[in-house]
Parts: sequence; structure tokens; C-alpha cells
Amino acid sequence: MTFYQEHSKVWVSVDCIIFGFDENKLKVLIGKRQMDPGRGEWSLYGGFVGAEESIDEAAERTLSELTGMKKIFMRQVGAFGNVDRDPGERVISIAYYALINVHDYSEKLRKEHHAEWVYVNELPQLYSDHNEMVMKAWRMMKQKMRTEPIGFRLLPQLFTLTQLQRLYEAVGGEEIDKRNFRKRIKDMDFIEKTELIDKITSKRGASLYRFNKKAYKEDPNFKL
Amino acid sequence: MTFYQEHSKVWVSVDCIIFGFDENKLKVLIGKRQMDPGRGEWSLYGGFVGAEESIDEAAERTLSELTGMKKIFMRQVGAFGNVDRDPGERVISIAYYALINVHDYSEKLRKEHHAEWVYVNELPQLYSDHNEMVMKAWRMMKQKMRTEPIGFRLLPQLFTLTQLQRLYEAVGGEEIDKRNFRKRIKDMDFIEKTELIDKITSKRGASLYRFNKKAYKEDPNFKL
DNA sequence: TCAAAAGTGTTAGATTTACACCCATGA
DNA sequence: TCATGGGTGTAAATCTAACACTTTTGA
Repeated sequence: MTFYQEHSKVWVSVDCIIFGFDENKLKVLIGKRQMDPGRGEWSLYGGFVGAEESIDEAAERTLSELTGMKKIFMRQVGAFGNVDRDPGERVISIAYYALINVHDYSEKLRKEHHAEWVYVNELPQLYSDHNEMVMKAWRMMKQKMRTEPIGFRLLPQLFTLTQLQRLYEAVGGEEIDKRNFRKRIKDMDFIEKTELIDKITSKRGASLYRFNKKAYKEDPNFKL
Repeated sequence: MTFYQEHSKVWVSVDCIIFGFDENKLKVLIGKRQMDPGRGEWSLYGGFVGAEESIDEAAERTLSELTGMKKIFMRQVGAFGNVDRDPGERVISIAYYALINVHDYSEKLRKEHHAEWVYVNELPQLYSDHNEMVMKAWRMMKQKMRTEPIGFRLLPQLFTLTQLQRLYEAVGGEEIDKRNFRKRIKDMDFIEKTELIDKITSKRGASLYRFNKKAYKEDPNFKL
């Protein structure tokens, strides 16, 4: 109770990089700041860390306030702590990225929060160091996706192999050979073919697949 | 200046995981806490983030207070922010790992700070969540070492190929085939053979090598 | 009937792994 | 002379990358 007092406290916030996948592109959710400083600038969604919550809980709260969703997949990106990063006061911010299925997010809620999906490779200039946060989050997510099947969070429960391939292409930033991709997927027993056929995006129809989380946990060999 | 006031401030600290390499093992620098709470427990070195310094600067300051060294290689591990992680007050801590050459660290300074090198795989129980920090730092460092030649920070400027191999074995946690290792090293033009011979660890003598940072920057192909 | 997306195997090249012996020297 | 660590090459196996045509069906 003694030596803490000699030091100064600071505000700590969380900022969320919410990734979505739509129209074969990777998107991020941003909004125009509603308050000063920086009113009207594009910005990530964030919030202050309360006295009674962990930083992870603050991020979960922020995510669910914005999206109405619970148990969103989320990982810490890191702490951003330049003295002048926030033009108003000294605020240290901890960035988190989150993966959601764009179509699970209610359009109504999105509009209420004036949130917009933008393509991650056409990102406008954002408030403070938020561009840097997005880029670091994207790099980390890309890296993680090579070794863990986290991408399914961005897709509907049922998806075609072409959708899955487009997702990996969008995240990785380069084209993938169709046959090689499908070969690798075939080796993963936790990506299960269903009896269902998607007839929306193709005339011929494409088999729908599903990610079996339990099967993955029993035999986690993933390498893309 | 307005909406910040509604929120509470917290103390923010940095904690340093200082890695060293000695006796063919990876080590971490820890010390017994000199203050309450937790007096006498093994702990990482840390310090509070001041109002006028960035979090990176706070980590650099902490590192140089302890070691007397400047420009230490250092990377952020992440923020640790459970409400009760510090038994005294709410403190959010940002962990950094650092790589130093054990023999560059003055024994005098080390003793003055009551700092001890311990093997990273024989880590005692540490204060608060510091074990978790070390483990995460080790994982991240291991990962980084696969794709960037950061390991040289742990070695003297001149080193033998066996030393280099032992380093990679210690960090990675598994043995490496000598011939395959040396083959890979030969392909890296930025690891330069010198005319010098080390006669200390072997009777026959082993060639000493050096890392050429400039050559690496011009042709950064590294893959271990 | 044709445009559009689905689906399917093979081969060459590159990379990775496994493996064992001789050398030089100081004690 | 011998124990110790230094130094070297090859072959099999695995993995990766490149590549093109047929199928189905709605418009």
C-alpha cells in the first residue's frame, strides 16, 4: 500500500479490431468517433478498462456492447503506449482482434452504432495509432491461421470449399492453387463434408462442409 | 478533457524477462522481491510506467537500471491485466522479453541488484503471474528465432558453430543434427567464418564465426 | 448451348531427414 | 595413445508446387 503511491496512474483502454469476411474479402469494423478529441475521424471501437474488470473482460464487454454477441473469438494483439498516442490525455491501450461471421451481426445494431465494414486493404486513415493496431492484428491473425483452424469463426457454420479457399486467400493475401488446397483439406478429418449442397453461388451446386471442433481437439493436425 | 474523467485510472508497470545463454542452457534473470507485497518471493524485474515515458521507454529504462546496458534487444510479450494479479493494488503489467549476452552483464551490478540467473526449465515459483509471463515470452522468442536471426544477441560476438547449435537446441528444446545444422548455416552468407580459432573448449580448436548484421539486412534469408 | 463454378491426379523439383567416420590436439 | 570435440557428404523420403480438363446445370 506504500510504494504504489509514488507512481502515477494512467487511463487504460481496449481497442477492438473486429474482422469479418464478406464478398471474398477481409473486412474490419470501424466507426466515426462520436466524441472529442478526434470527433468524426474513423476509429476502432474501444472502451476504458474499469476498476473491477480484467483487460480481457473489458474487451469482451466492448465487443458485446457493439455486436450483441457473446463468446466471440478474441486474442490480444498487444499494448500501445506512446505518451502522445491519444491527443487528449495519456491513455495506454491494449488492442484485441476478434473474428465474427458478418452475417451473425445484426444490421440494426450495426447501424445504431454507426459501424461500417471496410476492406482491410482499403483502410482509410484512422484515429491515433489505430492503423498500426489493425496491421499488427492482421499479421498476427495471418500467422495464427497457419497453425490453428481459427478461420471458421469468419464463416457460416456450413461453407463450401471455395469459400474456405477464398478466406485463406483473403487473409494470406495471395492466391492458392485449388487442387493443392483441396488436397490439404481432405487430410483434415475435422473438416467434414455434409450431405447438403449449396446451390446459391453455383449452378452445379457445391458440397457444404462443417468444422468439427471436437474432432479437431482429438486430433489437432493442422497445417496450411 | 471531459469523458476521460468518468473512468478510473490504474497503475501500469512493465516486467522484463531477461534471457541469457550459458552452460548450453537458456537462463532467465530473476530476483527476490525487496518490497511488500510479496517480499522475498522470486520475481521478474519490473517498474512502473512514468507519466512522461512510453511503455517501451519504461522497459528500456528498467533494463538499463538493472544491467547498465543500453540498446538491449527487446520485444513486447503482451499485457497482463487480471484484476487480482497484483496482491497489493490493481496493476496492469506489460511484459517484455530481452536478450543479452550473459558475459556482458557485470557481475558486480548483478550482485548489487541481488539478481540471479536460473535455468528457464527449472524455474521456481514466481511472484504473481510472472511464471505465465516467462512461458509466453519463451514461446514468442522461440517462434521469432525460427524466422529471424535474433539469437546472436545471446552469444558473444565471436562464437563457434557448436555454441550456435547448442543455443538453438536450448531455445527449441530439442536436439539438432550437427551436419544438417551446419549445412543450413553455410547457406547463410551473413554468418561469417573468421580466421580466428577457439582453443578453449576443444583441443583441436574450432573456427569462430560472427554475425554480419549488414549482410543480413541486404539479403535476409533466414530459416531454421 | 454456353457460361460459370465444382471437382479431380500426376509429376518434377525442392526440402528435409537420417546417418558414420576421420581429424587434430592436449593431456 | 587416447579421449574430446571439430569437421564433412550422400541417399531416401517427404513435401511442395505446377499444371488442365470434365462435369453439372441454370439462364
